[in-house]
Amino acid sequence: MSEVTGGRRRRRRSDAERSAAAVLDAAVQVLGRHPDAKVEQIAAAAGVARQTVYAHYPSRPLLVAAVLDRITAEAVAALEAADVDGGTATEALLRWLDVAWRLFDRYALLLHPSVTAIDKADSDRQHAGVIAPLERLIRRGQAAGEFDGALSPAWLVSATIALGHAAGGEVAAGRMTTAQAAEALRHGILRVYGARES
Amino acid sequence: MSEVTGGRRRRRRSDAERSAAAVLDAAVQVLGRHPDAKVEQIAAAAGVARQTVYAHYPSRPLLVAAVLDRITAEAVAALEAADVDGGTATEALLRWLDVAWRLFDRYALLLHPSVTAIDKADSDRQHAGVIAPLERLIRRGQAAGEFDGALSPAWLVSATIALGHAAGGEVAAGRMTTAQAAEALRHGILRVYGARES
DNA sequence: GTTATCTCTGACACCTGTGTCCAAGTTAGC
DNA sequence: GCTAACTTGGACACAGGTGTCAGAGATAAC
Repeated sequence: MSEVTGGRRRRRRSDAERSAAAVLDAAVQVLGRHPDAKVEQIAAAAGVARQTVYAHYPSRPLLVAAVLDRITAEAVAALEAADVDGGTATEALLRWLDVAWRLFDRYALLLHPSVTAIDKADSDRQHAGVIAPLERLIRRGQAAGEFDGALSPAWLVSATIALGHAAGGEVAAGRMTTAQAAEALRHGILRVYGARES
Repeated sequence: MSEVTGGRRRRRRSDAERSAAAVLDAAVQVLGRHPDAKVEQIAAAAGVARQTVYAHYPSRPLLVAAVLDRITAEAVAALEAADVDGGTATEALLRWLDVAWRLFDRYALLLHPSVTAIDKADSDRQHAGVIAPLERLIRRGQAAGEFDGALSPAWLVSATIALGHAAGGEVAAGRMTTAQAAEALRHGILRVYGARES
């Protein structure tokens, strides 16, 4: 967006830009936490009429795609900042967990079945940015003898996400505090990986 | 069902009985695997018109409740047969896993969010029959020093279900065979519990 | 201050799924 | 073979959500 105005005089007004941004921001928040939210609710959160949403995003699926784009970019940036490829694999794993925990907490959408495979391209991009670093990390740890090398990296990735899910569920259900859940998660994952207790 | 005909002559015809049973059987199968299945599909699976479903079950939620009743009863029976309270806690855990794995595989409905808390009573019954034995088992193993006593039983239950979910997902995604997944699941759970490798 | 752009209100068509009603046909029970 | 019970097809009302359209008013851009 914000193209170089190439055609004839098509004035893209500033309030249109703001509206579109407000809608996207609201959609990121609302859909992030409630993946099944209706267009109406997103519009309300954006302080805008429902039709205005459609003025900027042709359909709900396309809006979801835009949201996913945004979130994925944020996730990739956050994970890159965590320097997953530096230090001990175990330390890196704990950093990855810390970042990913926060991300999945904020954006339940990332794990939502309705989104897991909208589009092959989206799915791949998401995988490349979020999952691949973890898998790389796992292989590194296995090669270094830090993690059990007999376990398939793909399985460990799944197990990691599943345990994260469970930990999040405990918090949501009020059975654990965020801190307790995070600790239990770290602990459990290290064990599954066959890493020595830290 | 099959009451003693107490009132005046209200002939409950045998084909009505058969229809109701066919609907329930079909619903168990279809809803078990596809919790979001529509009434239309259930009727089709039962070889019956949609209206006939409503003739025996007033509404979809009530049908789901009946299905859940049936499934829960089956689950409880299967878990009782596994003798979770006998032998080593570790051995008993493996038996529980084996049975529960098959159950959750057949009846995805049991884990479906839309069903997790229809009714307090249903939820409690399900919990009492399926979850409680596992929690009892966990406490026993912790008391015996077989499992890590520092972990909260509720968390271990959640983690167990989550890993089971993940293992099922790997099978569904074609990344693992059922046997591989079951093995990985056993392995991972024992580690999370802090049990010695068997 | 003119003008094209944008937003809003309100209405509408459309779709899917649920649940109901009825009239006609079938079938079990006696 | 009568009769009440049951099933069925067709039609319908209803609810919730999506997407579209048109017109009236606001407002940014020039």
